[in-house]
Amino acid sequence: MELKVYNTLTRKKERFAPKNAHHVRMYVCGPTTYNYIHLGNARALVVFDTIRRYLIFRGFRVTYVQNFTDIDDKIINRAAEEGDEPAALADRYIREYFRDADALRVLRASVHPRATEHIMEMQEMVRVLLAKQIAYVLDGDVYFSVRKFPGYGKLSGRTLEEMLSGARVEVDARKQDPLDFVLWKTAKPGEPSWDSPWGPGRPGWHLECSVMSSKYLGFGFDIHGGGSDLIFPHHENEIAQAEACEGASPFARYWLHNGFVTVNDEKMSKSLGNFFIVRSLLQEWPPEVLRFFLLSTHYRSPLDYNTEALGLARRSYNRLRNTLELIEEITGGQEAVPAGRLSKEAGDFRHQVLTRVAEFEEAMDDDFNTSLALAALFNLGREVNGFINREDFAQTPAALHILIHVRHYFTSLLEVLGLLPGESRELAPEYADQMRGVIAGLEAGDRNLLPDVLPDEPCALLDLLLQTRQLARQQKNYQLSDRLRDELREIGILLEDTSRGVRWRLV
RNA sequence: GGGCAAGUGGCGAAGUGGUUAACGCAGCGGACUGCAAAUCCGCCACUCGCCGGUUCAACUCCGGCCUUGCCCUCCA
Repeated sequence: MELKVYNTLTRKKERFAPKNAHHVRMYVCGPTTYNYIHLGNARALVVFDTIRRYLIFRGFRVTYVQNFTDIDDKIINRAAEEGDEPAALADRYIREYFRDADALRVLRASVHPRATEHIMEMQEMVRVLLAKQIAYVLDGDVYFSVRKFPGYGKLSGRTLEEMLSGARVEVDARKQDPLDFVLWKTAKPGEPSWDSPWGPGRPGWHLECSVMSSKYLGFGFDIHGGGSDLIFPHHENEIAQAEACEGASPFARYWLHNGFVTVNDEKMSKSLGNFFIVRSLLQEWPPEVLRFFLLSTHYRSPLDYNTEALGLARRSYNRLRNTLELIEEITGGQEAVPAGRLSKEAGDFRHQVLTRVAEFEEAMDDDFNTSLALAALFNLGREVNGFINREDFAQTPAALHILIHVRHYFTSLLEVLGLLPGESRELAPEYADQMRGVIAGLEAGDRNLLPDVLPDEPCALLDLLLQTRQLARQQKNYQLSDRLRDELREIGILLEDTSRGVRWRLV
């Protein structure tokens, strides 16, 4: 089986072959740190994190670089508004970035380089481009001359003429060509600046990615990713600078771009003001649900955000989580159990599972088709549910042996998508108060079934309630048992009676 | 104006030149259950924006049209 990826550069799906057969080097454009990240930023993070996880799953070593743009106009402006130093503001939002990204189970990059830590290297690239006469100086600014780079437009698939005809930019008459872009920008009074041969200033906004990607991954690395709004001009300009400077091509071999999150079918963006901050979404939705939502559509397609869509994602994701909990309930923490003889059913089951695992890989191999991969997971889940819930299911060594293997498969595939639930079997202390409220509301006769002194610990309290309810059921006191179930449900604890006893989960 | 995508059941969303158009949610019927929940089984698009064309055969290829989104300016 071969992995295929859609390359923006060729506008085709191509067989993925990293330069080094076992080692993938990838770079993803990270955020400008002047604000909390929003769901659109999160999509790019989660998509490329998932791609990275899958590459690792497939046996590649992956070096993953993601930058922070920690100096730029927006940071300077925002800092001025808040009366803060630009560097301090950027630092703060980098810390906030990690809180959100960690919560979303986005693995930390191998390197998280910052623009301000690479000023020297950027100046060096400007020097080379000037020496090659591909760039020119204009009143302390340095511009890249797009006419001097023949490949300009190859990523966005447009010629210079096409770009000009639709230009909405007001033209700076001093530039040699309207599309020339800035490499080094003179500082205005009061702005942060670095000394340079062209006067105090700061780097142009495309330079950092050209420089830092090559520095950490080497020129000609494998994957460059980002949102599709970066194709032009950001990535186009990265290519122009890097390739003109190096005098070689390609700068990056595969260009991957994710589609947008829209709101009411309109792009979610900071400038439109219709964005949803990850920090607030996380207060309402578990991170797995947000990830499920982001991965339920192919990464290149648009994804429309609305509350119903997240509700759908939660209900869908719960199905996978239920299966995972079921299988963990049966296998406990047990590791390999001797096989024994396989029944026909067990053999068929194992075969089905392996088929579903193969389907998952096939889906991911086809340009990371996560929606198809999720379908494979749902089918795998159905096999598991069916096997365990068979009337004649018995926890024989053979069955356990298979289920332990299946647990391994199921969890590793969920892990590829970052969808393993966090350890949340802990009950927050608030639940204890709410349960006390439930107990206080009982009829006096029912209340007497419980001890006068109640435990403080929420889990112990819940156990007590479950025992009481079990007793009530044995005595066919369904009025009490149903009441307890309903009231626990009200406070967010869902009870399910199974043949193996009662099971609870948080909703 | 130029460039690029996309239009699939009540909703979300895959997919293919030719047997029954995945998967999930919702809904309906059945099994299980004291009742639920979870789970399982079954049903749920004669049809894939519209009109032409190519083909023995198109939802899938081509052309036109309509609609929507994105890029051409900072934005994941």
